[in-house]
Amino acid sequence: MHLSPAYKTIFKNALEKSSLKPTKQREHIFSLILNKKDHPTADEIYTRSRETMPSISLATIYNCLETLVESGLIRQVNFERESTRYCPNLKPHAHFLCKDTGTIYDVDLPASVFDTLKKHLPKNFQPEQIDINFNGSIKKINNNS
Amino acid sequence: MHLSPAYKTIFKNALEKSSLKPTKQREHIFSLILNKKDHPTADEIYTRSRETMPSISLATIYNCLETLVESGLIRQVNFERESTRYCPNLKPHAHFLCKDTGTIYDVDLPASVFDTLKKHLPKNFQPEQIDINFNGSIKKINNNS
DNA sequence: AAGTGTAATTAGAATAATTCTAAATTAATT
DNA sequence: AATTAATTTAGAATTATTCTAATTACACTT
Ligand SMILES: [Mn+2]
Ligand SMILES: [Mn+2]
Ligand SMILES: [Zn+2]
Ligand SMILES: [Zn+2]
Repeated sequence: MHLSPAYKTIFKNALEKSSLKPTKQREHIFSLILNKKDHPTADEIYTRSRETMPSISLATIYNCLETLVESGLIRQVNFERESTRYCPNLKPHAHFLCKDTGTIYDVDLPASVFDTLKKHLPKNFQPEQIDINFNGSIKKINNNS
Repeated sequence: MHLSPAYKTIFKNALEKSSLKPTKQREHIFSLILNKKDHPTADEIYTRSRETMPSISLATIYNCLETLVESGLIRQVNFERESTRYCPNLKPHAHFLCKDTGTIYDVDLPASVFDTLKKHLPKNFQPEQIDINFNGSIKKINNNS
């Protein structure tokens, strides 16, 4: 579980831009999220982290996740009041929660969709973030010819 | 604090469609949310409710809000991990949270925007709900001539 | 190398929104 | 009136997250 040289540079630069240190724990958590591209909760990340870094604490998980979000390396995803989930996909995209399985899917969206949305805001509203969350079910595809 | 005859009918019909009873408490909470068109939390609704119905309990607030949401009379609004807020506006719209004041604004959107969003989903994804949340600041309009 | 200062990590306690439980109340039905 | 089912209620329980205070790690100076 470790970062490619390319991501290591991205990681260090993002943190140093905010004068934060690229610590072992921060890198460990970042690499875990990057390498398994789902949308884990803090607690899932805690469990996965301890497999290879048994001494890490839950408080550190929360601290590091906050740091990674603030540095722009990962995104938070919230559905209703469920635990916050974390997402390494930095391209513009929406999220779809399947209410049958609980799985969250990335839905890629062209930048134009976000631009259109912004056009509907009053001129003095200045959005910093736009979250688009779908909620529904996924129909099984019929595979019989 | 009470419902117009038109809304009283809507209220009764929506509940009876799910074989739920149009109780005093449910009507009280619904009218509070309808008459002050902001986005109150359960706790704010609790405080407002007790002004005219001092014996209502917080558990009832939560129970009634859940019932009203399930009946389609109000919507839930969630930003990050903040307390859930409730919205009486049933037209298609998005929400904008001003991070300076904490105020949530309704942003009306034409149905076409939601249709466009749906077009970007894989064909077997069947959305039941779409939440669009903006997060940012609101620039003061310069009123000097 | 030892000492200093600051940031990060850690364990565990605290918080707070929400949900749960079980009893009491209400309202409809026989 | 008695029976039943739904709703309300008070208070306890839950749980994700935040907070606190102590420890550790590490860069920089002496
Ligand atoms: Mn994402
Ligand atoms: Mn709304
Ligand atoms: Zn994602
Ligand atoms: Zn609204």
